[in-house]
Amino acid sequence: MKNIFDLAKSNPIFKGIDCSDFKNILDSLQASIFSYNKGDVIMLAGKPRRFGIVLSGTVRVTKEDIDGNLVILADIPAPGIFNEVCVAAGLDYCPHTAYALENCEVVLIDYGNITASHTADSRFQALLLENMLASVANKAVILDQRVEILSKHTIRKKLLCFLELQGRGAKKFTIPYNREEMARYICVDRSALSHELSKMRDEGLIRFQRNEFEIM
Amino acid sequence: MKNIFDLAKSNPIFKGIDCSDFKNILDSLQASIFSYNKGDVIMLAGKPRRFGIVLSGTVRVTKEDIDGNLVILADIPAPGIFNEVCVAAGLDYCPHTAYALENCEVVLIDYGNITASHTADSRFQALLLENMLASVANKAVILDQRVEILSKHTIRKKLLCFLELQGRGAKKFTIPYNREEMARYICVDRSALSHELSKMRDEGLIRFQRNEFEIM
DNA sequence: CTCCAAATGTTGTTATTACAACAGACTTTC
DNA sequence: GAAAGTCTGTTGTAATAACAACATTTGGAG
Repeated sequence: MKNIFDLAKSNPIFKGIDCSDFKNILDSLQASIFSYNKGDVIMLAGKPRRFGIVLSGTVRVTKEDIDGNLVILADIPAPGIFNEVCVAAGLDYCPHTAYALENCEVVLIDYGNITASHTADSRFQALLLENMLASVANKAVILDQRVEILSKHTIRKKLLCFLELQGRGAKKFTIPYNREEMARYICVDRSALSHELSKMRDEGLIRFQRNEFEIM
Repeated sequence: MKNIFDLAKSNPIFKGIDCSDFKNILDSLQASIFSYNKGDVIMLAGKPRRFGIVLSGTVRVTKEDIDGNLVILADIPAPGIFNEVCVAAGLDYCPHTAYALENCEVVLIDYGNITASHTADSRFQALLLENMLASVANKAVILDQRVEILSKHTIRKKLLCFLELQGRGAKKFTIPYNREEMARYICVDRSALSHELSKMRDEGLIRFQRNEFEIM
């Protein structure tokens, strides 16, 4: 088992921060490390105050959508962070719930403690904020790409857009989703997606075998 | 005509910063104020280095989508900022173009100059980062809401979700879009949207008159 | 190897949407 | 206040997707 410091060091939120400073930082942020068993609730819907840093295991974030369905928003394996968008946006209410998908260790940090008005150790304040900013900005970019996909009116156009983005310029690439997950990501019916993929193959637009795709 | 300092003060990126410090900050960030005439290009697609602060006028951000269509991403009137997501995410390439929709004054700041590794005046560094973080996080929240709308499979569900979010809990509210813009936002055909709205009214789900809506 | 379960592909039917074309209402301008 | 232009609503048709039900393939486990 790796120790806490090694686990934390690999987290993007601590990028650029020295291992030896880690303990000071946690102290100055009044942050503690929590252990959760599979299924334990880590955060409930409400006014967001803290964000979480996943040291080990996986955290699942869900929410109830407008129709009352429980939607899985994300699975955050270590090293990852969650709830940082909601606290940074200063939302009054965040409908998300986070719980341990498997046993995990998590650092919870009060956002107020890394904020400019906070007077504690400021040596790392800017660094932490910068890392958080990078993380949030990346999420915004991903969301923006998804909006671009979803804005297309046909499954074919959604697929072409999705595959372009997945391939990142390359003509051959492997995607990290099965058909079911892919369909949910681009918000279309799974069988309709399979059907469209087949048609596109027949028309010579793409080739594929399971998760390996090639754009012609 | 308001002076530059008043214009800047109202910008969310400078929230919490005193008027009297503004000049120091601009110096320390090596930032200058640029004036553009209507139609002038402010930023081209490429590796993003700088983000913009709109002091007066309006900046339009566009991009070419995957099919080659020119898409209007946003109109940013003063006091607003643009390109901050791309620089903060550290993208290698950003396909956005920004130009002056009307005559405008803009501060352009090199993101590297407010970054933790930058050694200049750090009194305001954390404050600027925090404000940027709030701005980017807000954009992420907006994008997330749009994904939720677009993930629905029928126009009716898209509309109900859109109206819920627009109303923010209130039963009666006014929306800032006409039908055309509304249709583009939720990515459906305008006439189909009008049609669906009428059906929903006939079924007693909603009432509306132009931009004033009421959820029953 | 055989059986099983999961993933993927196929087909047909029904529901929904895009698109086009037009009608009516509302605004603006002269 | 008439005319022009814009915005919104209506209708019909063709295209597309959802859904359901089933077939086939794949990858393991015994």
